Amino acid sequence: MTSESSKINSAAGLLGFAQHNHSTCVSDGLATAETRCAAEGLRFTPVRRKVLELLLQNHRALGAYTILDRLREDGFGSQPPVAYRALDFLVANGLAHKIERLNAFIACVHPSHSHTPAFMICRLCDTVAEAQSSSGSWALGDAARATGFRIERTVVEAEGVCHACVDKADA
Amino acid sequence: MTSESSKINSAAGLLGFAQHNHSTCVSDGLATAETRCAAEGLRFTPVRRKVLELLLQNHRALGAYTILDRLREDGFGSQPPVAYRALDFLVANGLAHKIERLNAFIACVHPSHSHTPAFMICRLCDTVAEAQSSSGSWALGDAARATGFRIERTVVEAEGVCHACVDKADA
DNA sequence: GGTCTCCATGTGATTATATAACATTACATA
DNA sequence: TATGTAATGTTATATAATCACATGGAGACC
Repeated sequence: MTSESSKINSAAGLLGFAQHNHSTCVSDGLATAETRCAAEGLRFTPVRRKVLELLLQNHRALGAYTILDRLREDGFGSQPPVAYRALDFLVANGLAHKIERLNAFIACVHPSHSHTPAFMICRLCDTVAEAQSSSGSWALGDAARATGFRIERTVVEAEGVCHACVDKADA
Repeated sequence: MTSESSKINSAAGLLGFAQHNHSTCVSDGLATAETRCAAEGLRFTPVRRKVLELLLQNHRALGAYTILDRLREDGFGSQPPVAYRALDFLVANGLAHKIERLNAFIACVHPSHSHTPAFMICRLCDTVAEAQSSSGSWALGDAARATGFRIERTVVEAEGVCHACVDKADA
């Protein structure tokens, strides 16, 4: 599946749904993470690196237990906390995001700057694309201001059908 | 806990975080649902009614197993599918919403018209307030348009601290 | 009224997701 | 090298959700 999905991605040239050359996504992502962690005194350990690598390999969300299976194959610990702790680290430091709708995880596509992420999830090909979402721009910002609610974190996820799958959807 | 939380709500007079008289929330909600179901030929059965009643009793999200416990006490079936089927019905027909961040459910506060819901979740008092969110108004709408993504459903949830809990948060 | 069909409910078993608790190891540094 | 702290490993368990199949009940139709 890994080789198949990377083939799809490199053939289609999509970052999420946007055109891009996927061949450097993994190496670039790992390099950026390495730099960030070094700069901030975070320990980018082998498990954490491996998990981020798995997430970067395709623009889909992976469940914790899928990740755990891959870790086991690579000789890491095989119990749930191994995967969850690495994922917690990546999410806490903005290197990955949790897709609440799917109870699954995805690598962040621009981990360099802090941001309020938003996602589009294609229910047919399972691709997840990350978009920038200026928090406060949408209706919830108004409601929050009106009621004095202090927003600390937002979950913005759209589920639907991506451009490439529209034909399938209507067939 | 039911009596305690309803006390809190009626004392504070908050709909979610907005001022309101909570005393009629349950009866009004049930009446509206009854009308809607009759009009659309849906069967508003005892289990479904009971689950909606439980959700209406406070402006918090309830987990499926919490609901299941209450159903058991009331002599309904006590296996997970009993709760999940009723919840599926309510969600499918716009009478309740799932809060993805919490894996929990809440009654819809304006089930009469179709809408794109958005929520504010207070991490201290667990109150969940529903706001209207004009879909397409925020950044994701632009990104979707730009990439040809067809949005079918959205998840918009903000987590933070409500006005009433700000003092606690900073203490 | 009979009976057929569809939908809803009940139940047991299983799968999927996530965390608690505690022992052990690796790392930094005093 | 001693010591504190963070990371990892492992067992067990909690929480969330679904599958599969049997039973029951309301309406449609004759």
